[in-house]
Amino acid sequence: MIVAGDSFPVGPAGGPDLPAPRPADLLAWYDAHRRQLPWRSAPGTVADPYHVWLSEIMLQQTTVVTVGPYFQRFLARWPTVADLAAADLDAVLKEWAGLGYYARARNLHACAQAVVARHGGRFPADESALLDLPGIGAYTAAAIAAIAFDLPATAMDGNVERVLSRIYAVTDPLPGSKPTLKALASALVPAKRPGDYTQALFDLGATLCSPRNPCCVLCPWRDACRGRRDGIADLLPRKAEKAAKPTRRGVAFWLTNARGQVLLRRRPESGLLGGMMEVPSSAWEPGADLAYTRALAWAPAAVDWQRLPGIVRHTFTHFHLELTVVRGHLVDDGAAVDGVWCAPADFHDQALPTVMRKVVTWARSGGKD
DNA sequence: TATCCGTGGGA
DNA sequence: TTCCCAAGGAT
Repeated sequence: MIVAGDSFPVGPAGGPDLPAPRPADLLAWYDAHRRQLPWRSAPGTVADPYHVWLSEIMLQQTTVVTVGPYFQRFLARWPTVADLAAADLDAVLKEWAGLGYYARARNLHACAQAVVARHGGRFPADESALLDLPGIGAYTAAAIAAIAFDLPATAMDGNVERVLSRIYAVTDPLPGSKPTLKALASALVPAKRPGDYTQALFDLGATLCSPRNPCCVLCPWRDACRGRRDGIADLLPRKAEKAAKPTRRGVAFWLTNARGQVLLRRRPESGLLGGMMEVPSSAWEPGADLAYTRALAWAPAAVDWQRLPGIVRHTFTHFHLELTVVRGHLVDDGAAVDGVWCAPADFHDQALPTVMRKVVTWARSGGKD
């Protein structure tokens, strides 16, 4: 048993000694307040590993509310992992469009194929075997092992890190405190109902032990919480400072042909928005605006480009993007261009990420809000 | 270890 | 407006 104040960097023992948090108390709270989510099975039953895996991939850095409709659509279209493995990658990317972190979609498809090829279409009930699959890291392997197979794995996600850092008043900032939190979390995983216990931690972090304004008075672990005792629960976990986001700028080329179609292009398989479709654009460079003559060198065709007023803004994880949109028309649509012609009415069926949907909206409006 | 990789909602 | 954050993984 690991004890707060022993060998871990924890807050000051500024009060009465507290009892250890008891998994049974958390499980009792879970049984009374369990959230019904689309990927969860009925109480007392173990969920379908395919459903668990699909939901866990979608839920990486993504909210429950956002994932819900995507999860339902994927399951309706591909009811089994074998169905998903047999799908075209582009169909998967189209269904994933708008959800972000598009490498997840490529790895999802690769993982489905690996499950079929290596494991006969059944997810392995083994944490290390799960870890070997594409798109499954330490967290997801443990989460699947616990939730789908009821194994005593330690799934460390943002919720668990927050709950544990408060319970034990871990004041060292993330990510440096991750090993400490992992050790504390592992020591708590119960032999009985580890899957429900894991989901209970998620629910606790999502509802009561939330990032802001935690509701400590309703918490099943309130009497064991060092962070609450020390009055610092809402300040934890501490996090290392993040770098400021730079701004990058570029030009997007809205090219139409005589049939009213628009030129789209597939982005490279790796990197930002990998494998997704785009309105052809220049490089996105930091600093000052790309000189217009330089931007024209990126144009997909030599036509008379007209700059639209205003600008399309979008923020990614690590930079702001400002895109100038220019429009051009290709009279000779027999000319060779790099990309595919697509009617605007068919855009909904394209693997267009959100930033490109913004460009589409802006170009079609002529640069008006 | 640090960086790259999306998006939408809330404070 | 700006910042933060959400069931992280790959390199």
